[in-house]
Amino acid sequence: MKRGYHHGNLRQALVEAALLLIAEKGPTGFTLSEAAKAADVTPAAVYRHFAGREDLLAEVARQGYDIFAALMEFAFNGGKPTALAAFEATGRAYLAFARKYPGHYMAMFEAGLSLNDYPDLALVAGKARGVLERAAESLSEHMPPGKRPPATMFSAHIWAMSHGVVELFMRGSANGRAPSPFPPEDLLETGIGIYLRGLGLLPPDA
Amino acid sequence: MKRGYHHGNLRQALVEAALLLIAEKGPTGFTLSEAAKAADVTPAAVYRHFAGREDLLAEVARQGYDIFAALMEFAFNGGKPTALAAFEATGRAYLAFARKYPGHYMAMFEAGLSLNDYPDLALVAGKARGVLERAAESLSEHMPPGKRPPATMFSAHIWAMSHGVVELFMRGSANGRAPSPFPPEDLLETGIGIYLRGLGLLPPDA
DNA sequence: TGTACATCAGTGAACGCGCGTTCACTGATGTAC
DNA sequence: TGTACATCAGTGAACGCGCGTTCACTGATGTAC
Repeated sequence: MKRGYHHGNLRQALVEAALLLIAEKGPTGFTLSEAAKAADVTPAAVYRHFAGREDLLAEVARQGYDIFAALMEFAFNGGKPTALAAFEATGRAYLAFARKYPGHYMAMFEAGLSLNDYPDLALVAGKARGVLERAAESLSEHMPPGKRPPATMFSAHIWAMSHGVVELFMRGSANGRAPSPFPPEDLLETGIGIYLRGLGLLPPDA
Repeated sequence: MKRGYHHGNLRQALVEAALLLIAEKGPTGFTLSEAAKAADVTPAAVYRHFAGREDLLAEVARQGYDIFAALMEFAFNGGKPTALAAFEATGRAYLAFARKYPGHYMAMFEAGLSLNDYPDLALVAGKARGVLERAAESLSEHMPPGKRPPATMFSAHIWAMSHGVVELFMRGSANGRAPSPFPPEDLLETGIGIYLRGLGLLPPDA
């Protein structure tokens, strides 16, 4: 692959190089210099496009939240065909995202980026969270009004379980960890199923 | 604090220095040199007690698993007074451990240590997991035998949710993240409650 | 179409830094007699 | 109790390395006339 003095689209090339590196060694293992080398460019060239190492990392996370929000939105599909089916599809999409976009996922949730320092990141992260909460909200309308938990709590539970499954049972087997006794996808599906039954959204013994 | 040429208990002093550093900057931010300095000792001195940086990190994790297993065991209390109460106490103990021993927790679950490289670590990690599974097992005996999920799956669900709550909602507010809308302790308690209701272990509308 | 010039993306060398690790050493401690 | 000696925990200097970042520069591109 030949290129002249000018790269053409260095900015995005750097983001993609960073993605591979992050997926491979985690967000803290990723270095600006390696990303530059992977994009076939001097480390100094990076500074034409980003304020520095962390700023590049933040851009990766930002793009991740965009994809994430779009994917969740698509999976939820406005609550069709049923609120329940849509909700379960959203859960599956969460895991699919973590599996398919590990670099993005790690930059988003494991890099420890301060949302205060990156307002646009905070914005798009909030948007992604909003998608999850709207899905929870729409499902919670099917519960008896008296005893439904707040939708934000509901969605926090599901999010926590999803994230836990990713970190402990999906990421785990990739490293030298003990492999999960169950496929992460099954684990999350059954877990969400039991949880929804606890909310009266599924028949007690289906 | 005065000391002579010999430290006395450098090994454990290094572990404790590492704990503070890990809690502060995460497992990857921790450096052998800083730990040595915090213990008031030359970096080279560390090599009298550990094979290197990662070996020190592994010892931190090892001690963490010991404390963790003991704490869980204590909280479960052999399933007294009831299997249910004991199980819920175990859940609370999980979060209490993460809060009280953040350095240990991070070394155990966020350092990405390969269990293949540290057999004794794998051993004690397995022991800790065993405690969780026994707690799940004993509670699952109260379910109708036909439709109870395997105890390992059951415990994986609870573990995932607990870990997710720690990572997303406890750790989060410490950093520049959006603070949790609910206290992590409440979040986990309600989450586990709903889950257990889904298993028929709690009355449908209590 | 051709030329002068502005723009700006990338270069390459240099910086200071802290890292993990090694090595020959030295000083304190403990044991043998 | 006193002395010679072995043990070994910690020192201090040195290493090579890769990091993020800066700076004056240069070469390619695009625009004005």
